[in-house]
Amino acid sequence: MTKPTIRDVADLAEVSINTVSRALNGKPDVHPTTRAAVLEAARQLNYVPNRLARRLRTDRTGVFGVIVADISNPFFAMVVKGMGDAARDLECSLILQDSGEALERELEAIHVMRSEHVDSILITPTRFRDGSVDALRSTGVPFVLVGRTFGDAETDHVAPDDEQVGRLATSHLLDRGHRRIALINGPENNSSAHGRRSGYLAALAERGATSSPDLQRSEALTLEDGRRFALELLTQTAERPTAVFAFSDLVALGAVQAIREMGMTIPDDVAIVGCDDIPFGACLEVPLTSVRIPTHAMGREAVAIADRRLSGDRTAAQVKMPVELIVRDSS
Amino acid sequence: MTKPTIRDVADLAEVSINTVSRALNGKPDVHPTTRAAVLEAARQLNYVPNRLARRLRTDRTGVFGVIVADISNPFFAMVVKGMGDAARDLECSLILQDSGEALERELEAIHVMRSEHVDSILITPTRFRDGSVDALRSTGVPFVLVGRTFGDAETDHVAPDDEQVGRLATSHLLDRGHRRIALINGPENNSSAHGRRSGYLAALAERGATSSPDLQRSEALTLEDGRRFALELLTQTAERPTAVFAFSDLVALGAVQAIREMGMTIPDDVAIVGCDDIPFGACLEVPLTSVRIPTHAMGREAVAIADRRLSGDRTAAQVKMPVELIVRDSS
DNA sequence: TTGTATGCGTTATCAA
DNA sequence: TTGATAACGCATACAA
Repeated sequence: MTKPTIRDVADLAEVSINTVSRALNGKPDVHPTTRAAVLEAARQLNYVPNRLARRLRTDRTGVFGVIVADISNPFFAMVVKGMGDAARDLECSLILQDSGEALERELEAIHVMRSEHVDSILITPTRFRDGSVDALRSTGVPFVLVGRTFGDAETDHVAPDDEQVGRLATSHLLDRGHRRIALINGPENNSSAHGRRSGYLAALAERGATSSPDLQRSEALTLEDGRRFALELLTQTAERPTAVFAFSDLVALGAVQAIREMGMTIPDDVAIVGCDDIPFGACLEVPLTSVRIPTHAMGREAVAIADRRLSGDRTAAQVKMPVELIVRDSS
Repeated sequence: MTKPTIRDVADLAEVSINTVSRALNGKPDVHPTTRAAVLEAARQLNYVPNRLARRLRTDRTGVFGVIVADISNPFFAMVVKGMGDAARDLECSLILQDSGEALERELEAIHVMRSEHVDSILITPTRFRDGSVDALRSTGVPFVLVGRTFGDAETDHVAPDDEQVGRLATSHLLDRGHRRIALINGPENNSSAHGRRSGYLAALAERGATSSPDLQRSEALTLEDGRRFALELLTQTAERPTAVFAFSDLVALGAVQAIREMGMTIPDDVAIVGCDDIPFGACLEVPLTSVRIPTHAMGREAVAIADRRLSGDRTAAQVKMPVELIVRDSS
């Protein structure tokens, strides 16, 4: 019971394989009667075209290579979900690789994608600079950065409007009367961290407020990082911050733990704003104010950019996804 | 600057393509000198073998087709992460499809996997019975159920020890002195829900306690479901439950919200035990007691089962993953 | 409108 | 130990 090929269909329909191919792919110049006969034969045999063979012949493989920093992070998982939905609309497949935020694995993954002859690579690069740029370029495969950028004007990317993320969170805290607003930021080697700090500083400056190194931390990624930095910030002998803007909701959750451990209350003693708006943030005893990023739409957009590029569009696509402040009780 | 093929390597090394293939694939009967020359030529050209072409020739494609109910659910995301890690060890790729818990999309995904000629399908089926069984069987592609089973003795699967999940949670609550223990269970058409109810009932029976329809709800999947059912259970005029065992931590979070809304405290008024042990459960104001399921290992095991089957093992593999009660403050 | 023949880049068979 | 050559299943240029 070996799988039927195009030849089996041709034999049954008593036409050539060429005709079968043309009929099944909806090409013109096929007599309606013939087409019907082919379709019927294909149905009878339960024929499913072999995508592998098709790929070897055509230039487009119909596969997007997705390299994600950590699929167990709900943020990236939702991005991948968006990609999957968009890919399905295009009748394309997704090959997934998880780099675990490790450059070495990211490079391996790029190598695999090249070997897979994917049409395009969609990647959340682990490094801002000195990372996988060269490796990506040298593959010759078009690629789209997702959620993160390289900070240049050439590379296709789709990312949150990170400057606006920083502005929204900071302005909101200023509106609430806070003046000493701490920033627990992400890694320096992360474009989102850059953008958000810019927005944070800009918002402060516009309102005549200031920051200082005492009020800033970076390299925070995990819940534990958030907890540790928050403890540092809140036990400072100098003027303590009255509000914290965290790089992600995960980091914010760590800060919440720290605040609780110190016996302080939210938002009265310390207000807090996170980022990403993960569903769990709303379940906290003090529901978390957060900046929502349209992750699913961002995934879709990444595929759309890749598809446009594959359709011959030569202009660089750099898309900023709009973000939205969701005010809850923590601020 | 077209991509170099095996022929380019052969030309440069001044050998035949056959020799290149044998040298690169580590086959025997290749002179060390020749092999070195081939390797050097491949390196110089930055040659990367075309997996598509290889697939057309060989019986194994080196691709696992993963069909997951919802990648944005951290539970499944971690399973996929485990699969990815195991696949990488085997130098295999993963094609990912998200069924969104919809049978129709699951069937489409199966069709695609067949067209992709994946070596094996790893699937978290949306239905226990009357689902995609027939479609899966008729593909002729070996498959492994992950996290869920069909309840038969033939189909390969790896799933949590759900009976034990129910037992652990329920025994623990009995130990804490509870007698009226409610169950907010998952969908009837879900094997985990079946197993967990069995364990729940068995544990109660062994200790001379009982349940009743008033104490049980099913079909809960989301946080909102958990909240709704918990409100129902806790506003019952008859004897109110003093403890709740929830199908997942997500459902448990909803129950926590409901309990809070009713002005009750955890665990004094109502104790609660969830399942899955998602990281966020530990961040709640009252950290959540939960039954931990080794999701990452389960993903790895799924790939291992598939790989064994592909290596010719003919015996059905039905693996129960061990589970573990993590006691925190909510019980 | 349809059929024949070629090639995509590999692996594998067989002969040298 | 190596080389020539035939598949794998499909799409397509070209011939009919």
